[in-house]
Amino acid sequence: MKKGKATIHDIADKLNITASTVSRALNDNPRISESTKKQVIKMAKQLNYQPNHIASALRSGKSKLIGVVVPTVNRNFFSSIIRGVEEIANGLGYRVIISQSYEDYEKEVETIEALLNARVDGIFASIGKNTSNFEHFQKVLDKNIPLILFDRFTNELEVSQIVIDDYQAAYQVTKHLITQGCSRIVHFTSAKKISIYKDRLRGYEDALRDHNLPIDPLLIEESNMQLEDGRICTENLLKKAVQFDAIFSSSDYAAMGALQVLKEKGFKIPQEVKIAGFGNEPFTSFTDPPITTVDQKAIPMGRVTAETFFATLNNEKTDETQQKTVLKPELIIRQSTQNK
Amino acid sequence: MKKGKATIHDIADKLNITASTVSRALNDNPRISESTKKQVIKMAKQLNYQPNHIASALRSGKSKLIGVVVPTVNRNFFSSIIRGVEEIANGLGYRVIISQSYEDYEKEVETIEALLNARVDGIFASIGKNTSNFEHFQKVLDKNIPLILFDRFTNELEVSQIVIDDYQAAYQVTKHLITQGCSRIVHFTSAKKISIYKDRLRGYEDALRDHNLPIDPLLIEESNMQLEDGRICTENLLKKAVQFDAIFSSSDYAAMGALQVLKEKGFKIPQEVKIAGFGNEPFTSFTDPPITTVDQKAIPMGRVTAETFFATLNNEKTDETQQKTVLKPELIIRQSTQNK
DNA sequence: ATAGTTTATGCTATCGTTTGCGCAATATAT
DNA sequence: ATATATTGCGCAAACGATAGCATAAACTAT
Repeated sequence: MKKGKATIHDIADKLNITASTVSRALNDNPRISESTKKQVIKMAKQLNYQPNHIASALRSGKSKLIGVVVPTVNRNFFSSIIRGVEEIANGLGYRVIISQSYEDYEKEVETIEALLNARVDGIFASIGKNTSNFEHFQKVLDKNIPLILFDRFTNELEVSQIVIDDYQAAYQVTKHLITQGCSRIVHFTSAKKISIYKDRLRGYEDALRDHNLPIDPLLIEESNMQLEDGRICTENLLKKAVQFDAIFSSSDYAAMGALQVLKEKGFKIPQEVKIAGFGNEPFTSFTDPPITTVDQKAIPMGRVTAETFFATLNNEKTDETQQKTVLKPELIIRQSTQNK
Repeated sequence: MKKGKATIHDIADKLNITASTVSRALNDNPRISESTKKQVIKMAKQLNYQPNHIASALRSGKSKLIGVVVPTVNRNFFSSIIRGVEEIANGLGYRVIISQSYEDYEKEVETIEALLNARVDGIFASIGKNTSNFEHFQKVLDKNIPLILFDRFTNELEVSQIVIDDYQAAYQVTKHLITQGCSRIVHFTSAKKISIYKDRLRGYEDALRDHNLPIDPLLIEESNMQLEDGRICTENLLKKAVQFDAIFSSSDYAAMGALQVLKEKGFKIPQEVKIAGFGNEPFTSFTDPPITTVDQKAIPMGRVTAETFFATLNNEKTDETQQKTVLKPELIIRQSTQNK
């Protein structure tokens, strides 16, 4: 009758039972007989009943909503993480609310606030580059709602984290370059104190050390790691006539910038200079030559993040167990670093 | 006291007023005095009050949630649309729930159902490739919740649509190639009856016709338009010894496949064969040579979709006005089609 | 000064589910 | 046969916010 407005009460009335029974039947409560369940389900269909998650959420205190905070959704790494989260969450009846912080502290705070208002059951976040105050995240924890950090994290919060082994990945890339005969390896890093970049720098340095190669400050370039930054850094190196036979960039974009500049200047890649990036951005396989890089396992990272959440949901006891999951990144060797 | 559990009642009690007044004060209702509003706001802060959107949604019937359905979130075009939607929606206090259909009809149906359960105030969707039955979307309309289609649409539903002018874009690309001296232009299209591909094909054909060039069926290749398909189609052309001096692919990926094969076979691009794609995927600017393509205005498309939604929200009267917005795509000319 | 407005707030029902407690009826144990 | 469990369901109170209607006080108009 009334446009798709059937409630459990309507079902109850038709069947001469109460709403409680209908509710329990619909939730497959063992205290309801099979025959009643059958009838309820049948009548629900007949009346075109649509469960109201909002009402359910209010009463039960569980919204079945998960908030995911990323700097931006239109970057492959983050959208792939979201995909991973969705794969797990949707299967368990949870929906995902996306929020972008745009690397902006204010926005990040607002976004967390909005998610809290929406009464999400959990928040997964990757911290913005400019965030150094974590009160908004602490607030989430104070309200006892699970917070899980992925990729970009901080040790100032007692939460579970899902990251990849940046150190190991950088070590491997550097070692690979050394194996290919390089000894003057440039490293592009970020000025920020973000741990992922620090870890990669350490991996780079340790690999050099372990292979008895000097760590030359002249070979380490700091920037924002965008494509243009990669170009500028490379030009600087050339201008300063720094000798180098490889570039290991902590970002695929900066690696691309380097590749462009070097090709423009007539350098043969990989014969004269080898180039490796980080992130396995989709474009790296389409460049000429394709760029060696590190896959950050975005989809698995999203999956694991969600799985970690659901695991703690069940083990209510151990909700204090903050655990750190370190995923193994994958070195993807392409032509930009291979001797023919 | 009780962990972040303050409600408007708690605020009301402390101030010796009623919850209604608090609710109105918080919503800036003009019937509440400024002094009371001030007190309420102050007390809300003091008690660390957190609005409960769920309760509000139940009572008011407005969840302030928007459901966005895309085939997959980890493709630049779609994630950029989501970004555009978010930009507008968040500013107006709405949150966005993402759902992926994975180009799977069943998933698409499920996803719509879940969004309906979540009581979203509106649904924005791009139809899956394999969807030919639209009952699930019709159900949304029957429940009187606004549905807006973007990019991939159907005329079987009476809804507002946001698309780009695929015909015009294809016409321009083809004309550009002709201007560059090409006369044997290959077109890669999709076998599906999806309108965007049909429109692009029409644009291609009309441009040829308008320039007195023949439409040669041998030059039209149908496939799924992935990179591998582009490779195969190109190899087919070469195998069949079809003469051509340009390829206009309805997909950047297939264009990339063509570029790879042609380069491998020793063709000079753009001197011997010019290549143009469609979509402005990020990688197209990084290939060698960079590929001419069409920007589909993803972010604006997302913004307009959201704006269309909010516009109809306000003009309750005209909620029957289904409107079709056609965005103007942008031809991005790069080296792959330019004579030196 | 009396009636009519306006202003600021209170009362109370309601949105649709869930859930603890209670109770009858049937089943099981002694 | 009596006491105890178990099964199946109803009652009614939430969950937290909103909104229509009512009302008291203060103000304006005649």
